Amino acid sequence: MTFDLDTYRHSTAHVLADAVLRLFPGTKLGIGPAIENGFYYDFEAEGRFSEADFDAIETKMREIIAQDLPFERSVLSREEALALFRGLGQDYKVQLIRGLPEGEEITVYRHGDFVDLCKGPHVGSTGELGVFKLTSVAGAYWLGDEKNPMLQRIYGAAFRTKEELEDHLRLLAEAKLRDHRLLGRQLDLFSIDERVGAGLVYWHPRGATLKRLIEDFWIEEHLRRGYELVSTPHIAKSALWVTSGHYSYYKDNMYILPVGSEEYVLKPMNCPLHLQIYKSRVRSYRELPIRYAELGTVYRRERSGTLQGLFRVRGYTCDDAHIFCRADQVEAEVGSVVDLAVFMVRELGFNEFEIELSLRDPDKQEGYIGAPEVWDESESILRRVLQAKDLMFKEVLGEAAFYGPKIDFQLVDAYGHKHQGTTIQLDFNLPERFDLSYVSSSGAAERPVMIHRAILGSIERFAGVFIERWGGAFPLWVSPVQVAVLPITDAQREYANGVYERLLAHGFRSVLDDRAEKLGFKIREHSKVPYTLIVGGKEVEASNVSVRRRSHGQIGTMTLDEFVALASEQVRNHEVF
RNA sequence: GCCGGCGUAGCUCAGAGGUAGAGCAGCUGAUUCGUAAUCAGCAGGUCGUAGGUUCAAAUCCUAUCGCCGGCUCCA
Repeated sequence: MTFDLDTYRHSTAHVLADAVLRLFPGTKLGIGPAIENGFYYDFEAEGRFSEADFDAIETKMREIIAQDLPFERSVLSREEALALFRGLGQDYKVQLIRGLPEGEEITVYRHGDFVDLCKGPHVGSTGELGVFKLTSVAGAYWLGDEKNPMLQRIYGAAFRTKEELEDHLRLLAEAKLRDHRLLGRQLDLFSIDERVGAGLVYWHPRGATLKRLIEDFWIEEHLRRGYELVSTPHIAKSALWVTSGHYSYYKDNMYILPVGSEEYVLKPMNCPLHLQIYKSRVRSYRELPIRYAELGTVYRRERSGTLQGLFRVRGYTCDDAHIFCRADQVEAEVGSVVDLAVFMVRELGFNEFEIELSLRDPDKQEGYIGAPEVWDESESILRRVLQAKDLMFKEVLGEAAFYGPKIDFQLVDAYGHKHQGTTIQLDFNLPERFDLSYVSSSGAAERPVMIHRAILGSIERFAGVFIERWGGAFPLWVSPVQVAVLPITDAQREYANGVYERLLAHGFRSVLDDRAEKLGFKIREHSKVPYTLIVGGKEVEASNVSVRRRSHGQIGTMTLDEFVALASEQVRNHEVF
């Protein structure tokens, strides 16, 4: 069925291209595929398209649809195809044809006067189309390469029915309300201010609490699984980065600090510093695996156009660990990292995530460090681990780092965009560069295997996805504010304050809202807080509290001790509601 | 970094050559209220920044910084 919908979307893209050509003759066509929720088409035109043109383009598209023009497929020889598109002045299509492998069948699809190089398939005729809406224009490099010219891409949404299209548009509008940038301000979690530096996050008390809670959970789980916490400086002399190799290929992204006649670097990653600890003395095979973990803050000078809320920043906390082990330990180590990742990510509310196994590009062996046999073995170890755990995963060729293959987990934000969380990378490069060794049972020096891994990726990025996942209504155990105490009138202030102080003493993150506002108003203001305890005359009289649970409303009155017992149990169990 | 759009009060936005406006938030006062918005008043802006055009610029031009959507890159 998705095949049909993709066909429908792709055909709509053809109609878009036709409409643009009719309105703006001389426009050159790039490519126009179906994508999730719709389609796009890339153009090179004299003028600039803007959303102001959408009305005219959509109207033209509807005309073409009303004409009910049949889609006709024909097979052309390479020469015929080249002649056809050269004649039409469609240079990009000519380029595409040249790039097609010899012997591949070349097909074009026509409807009316419009013709496009296309594998197809398409719907029968334009009359079958109609439920679509142009959504945005954006620049996009020809063939996705930034060395190529930038084309103008028009995006559209298309669905089988009007209702589905409207649902989609409504979902997008609702996603805006879950946007972590908006919630970050509304809930007073964090801020980013250009005046003190774009991409640098200021965590406000509640956001810092959220971050700390995630980090506490992280530390607890790591200690439980045999990791050791280390702590390393934020800066190190350039020499370290020359050794690691980052200085030559990553320099543009590093903050470099001249200090007197020397040069320091603000660390863009933690690995070389962890290596430094490993190298501080001779290591025995008996010590391995060594697992150094650190919530290390790193700084990277990201290109300006790439910054995005908490998702892409210039300073962030990497929930890093480096595992040094023997070759025969790799499989077990990777296995435990995957277990840890699955556990933590699920516990934090992500039951759905996509796993990618990134392998080398078999056609470009020379771009990679390490012997092909080692790569083969490593890639199959990673694959085996995922298979053994019955996890669904996708293999992507050419996505491996030059220094080793990796496993990545993708989390999804409010808009359906994917963000990398967990990454587990084998590294054949740094152990060589730093000449790492351990003494084997026979007394010989052996090279250890190094595994880089981050479970949440970056605490900042993860917090962003996390905020959107919960829409700001966090589970009790990670909620920056767990309980709000609301006296109904000033007469209950003292009692309410007592309740508040006892909650704090029990370790509950609480607030007391004793403003002279109406109860309904205060309830509304604390609507994202898991529990609100309401105290009026009746509660003071009975020495209890009226408990309101988020999204459940009033759940009854009870003594504070009973509430504390109830909520403590839920915190312990990481209960979600 | 590239393409397009946008920067006006803390926030959301109006104002489109003639000298700055609303709602919410804030502050003050009144209200003392029973489960998702009480009322009134006050205060708040070198219109992102720097140049330029003009008698006059938030408004036009240039540059720059930032934000938003994409592309590329990426934790």
